Amino acid sequence: MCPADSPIADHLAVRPTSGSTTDQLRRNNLSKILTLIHREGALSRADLTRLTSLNRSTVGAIAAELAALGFVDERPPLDFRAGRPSPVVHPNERTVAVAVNPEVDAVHVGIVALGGVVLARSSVGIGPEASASEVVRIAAAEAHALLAELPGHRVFGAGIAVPGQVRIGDGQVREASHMGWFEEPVAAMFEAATGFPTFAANAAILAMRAESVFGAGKGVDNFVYVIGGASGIGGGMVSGGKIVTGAAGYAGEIGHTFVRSSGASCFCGAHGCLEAEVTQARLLQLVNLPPSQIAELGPALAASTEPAVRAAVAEDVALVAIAIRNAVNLFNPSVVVLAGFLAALMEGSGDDASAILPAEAVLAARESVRVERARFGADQLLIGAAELVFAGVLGDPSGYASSRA
Amino acid sequence: MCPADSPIADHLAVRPTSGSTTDQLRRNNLSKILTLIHREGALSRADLTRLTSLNRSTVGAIAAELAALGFVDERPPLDFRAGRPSPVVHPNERTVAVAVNPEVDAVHVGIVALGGVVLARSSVGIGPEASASEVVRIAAAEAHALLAELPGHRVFGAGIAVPGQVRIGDGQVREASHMGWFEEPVAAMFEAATGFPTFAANAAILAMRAESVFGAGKGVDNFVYVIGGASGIGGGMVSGGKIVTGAAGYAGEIGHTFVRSSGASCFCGAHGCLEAEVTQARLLQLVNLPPSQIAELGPALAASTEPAVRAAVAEDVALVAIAIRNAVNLFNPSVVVLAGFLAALMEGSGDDASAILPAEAVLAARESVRVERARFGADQLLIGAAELVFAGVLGDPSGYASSRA
DNA sequence: GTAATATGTTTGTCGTACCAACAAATCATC
DNA sequence: GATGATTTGTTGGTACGACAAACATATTAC
Repeated sequence: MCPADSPIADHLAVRPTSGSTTDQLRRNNLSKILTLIHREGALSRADLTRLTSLNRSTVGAIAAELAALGFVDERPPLDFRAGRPSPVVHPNERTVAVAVNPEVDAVHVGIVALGGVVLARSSVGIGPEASASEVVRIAAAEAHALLAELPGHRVFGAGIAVPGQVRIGDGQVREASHMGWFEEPVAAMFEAATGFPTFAANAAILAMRAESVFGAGKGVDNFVYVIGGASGIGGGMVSGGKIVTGAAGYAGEIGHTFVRSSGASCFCGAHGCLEAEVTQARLLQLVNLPPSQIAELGPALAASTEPAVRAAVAEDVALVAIAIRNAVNLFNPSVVVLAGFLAALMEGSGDDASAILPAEAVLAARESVRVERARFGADQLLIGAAELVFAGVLGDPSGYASSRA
Repeated sequence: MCPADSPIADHLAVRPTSGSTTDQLRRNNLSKILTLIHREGALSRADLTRLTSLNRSTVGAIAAELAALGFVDERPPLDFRAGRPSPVVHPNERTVAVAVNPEVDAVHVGIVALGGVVLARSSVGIGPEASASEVVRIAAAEAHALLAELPGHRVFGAGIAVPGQVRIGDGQVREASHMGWFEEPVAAMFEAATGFPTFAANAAILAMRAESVFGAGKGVDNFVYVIGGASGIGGGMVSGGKIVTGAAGYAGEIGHTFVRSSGASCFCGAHGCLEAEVTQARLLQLVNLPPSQIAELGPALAASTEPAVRAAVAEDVALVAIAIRNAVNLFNPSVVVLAGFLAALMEGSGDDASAILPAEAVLAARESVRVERARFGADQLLIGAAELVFAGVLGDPSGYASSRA
């Protein structure tokens, strides 16, 4: 019993995960069905009935409501079979989110529709020391330019993929050293510039998100993702079907896993971090490729027979294997996906890296894990950033306010 | 659209996390309220109304149903204040689970009531090479003996905390090297011996569970737990309020984190594992304590001024710090709890170990993490094991069949 | 004692999903 | 082409859960 006037601890309050009132029940079912459509693409009403095990009539009513809300379009089926044809429910392509991804040399902006389709994209080069407010201004202008080409599309918000640590909740960039940003309220700035509700998160986690919803991690409930880029190594995890964000959104820093005693000192202040030991720049240099030809890294490493290259690749693989071993021991994932230059490293290792990488994990966890390369290419960050926006829409379709482009 | 006859992938099927039908809605609310009572202890109906933000009448109806099902008892309040007195809803103490914890030298058995109260416990010594079936037989006999003293109690199942890797789902012990067990279907064996629905899990994860539900991790949504024992170092995590089990239940093996290049070789096959570098036996030896006096380890380490002891403690703390750094970087927890001999090590370190341990994590994750000692002592495993059973009861109170002791 | 307050209880209403019966649109067969 | 089988959308009725409002009740404060 708490005294009547004592504030009741927040953590005690039951989260509204599941509907308690009948009205939340409906919201839940709207959410379920729209989420299925978003992730799986077009599904017939009959499919939805099977997948949700809701009643035919309920699915019909919900599909009608979603169509009325403008989130889906019902169209006659293209392929027929026995029985009355079931209308196919398509994600509405005019339901869009703005996705922004600032990088060291350019800002990438995209318009992503429900279903994860990138409708438009563009990149604007920026100087090496561009301020956050400058980048926000450029991105906002670019977003408006792209949206001007897409009349009648409803923008539900914006998502920003930041190469650095971002506080969940308010989208404050705590630190993005490669951008030279510290404590920049980037989400709030973009929201002020555009009026779109804006969310921001770490780029690696968003890349993971794209891969988890639409790519190699689709349908995988326990999933570890590691991505290597010019600015270091990041990652993200899914546990029990839920994205691991951590208390404030900083989870997934697998690049700072300890992998070598008396290793190099890392800018984070520690020693022996994976990303201080294994870098994209060194691998590129090894095969004499400029940064722009990053796509060639995998084949080049694989093709090289120089002993120095082979030894360096083997050493890097061993270091990455330590980080993977730790992650597999800690998470027991069923799939580990490598992206970016780590995927290239995997390709460049002559041996079967997918077997080597988890080889030192404990037996039980290792025997059922699959190590794969990422399926997504360039659009992963835009799609992941848009997911930040769609998560809100999918979670409560009927209650979501919209702004029209 | 999937062809009508094609099997629809399991992972597509929407999980029944939230009620879709009105009847699941009621189950959800029953579950919510019973879970609150279980975790927080007795709460008045008025408190429940505030905590769940359900309607007064609804809470009354649900409390009445739970009372009718025998899961709670409503009693008049002991302390009064203005207004009509609100009945206090207590967890029913005759709703119990059997908890079993086999260790190298003894089997511990307990009877745990709803609310996490250990009503009875006992330990039976076993030989060094006791087989799984032998241990199960002893535990089953002991459970029946304990239950005979508790007439009228309803047993809802049994939970087994195994010092080793246990497959979630069927409770198969994959490997418990210190017990000498490999591929033993311990849960199934105990279920066959007693008739109680039986679940098994890794002991460290269950210790974490107890600490998470009732101890230092109560109400913490992002939580890392590390426990050191005679047989090594284990752990468990909570992410976003959910226990991290991994794909098959093997998550949490933080004892096999890489902490030293060219370190000792571990029985797991890898090198440089934390639990191969930092052991309870060595610390005990350092201060000349027999294993039985493990409770004295912390004070003894703290009291010792011998340089060798101080150096060894500092070295061990540094190694543990590496594992904690990795975990904090990966999870961004708000609390890290150390238990067992690691808590003693923390106590024995003269310096402020709670500051040293996460010191090398990345700034954003480190600044908001709290490192604490475990609050629970001996009963943690029994309580954690019982949680395996109560999880089912709490999840669906009305639908749960019971067997009477 | 009386008022104020907080909370349990009762009754009626509303919303949601289900079920069953019917209608519609296709395929398979002749 | 007609007919039957099959599958699925549609409609109307029902059940049930939660809510709101009015009322009842038990305490504190004065």
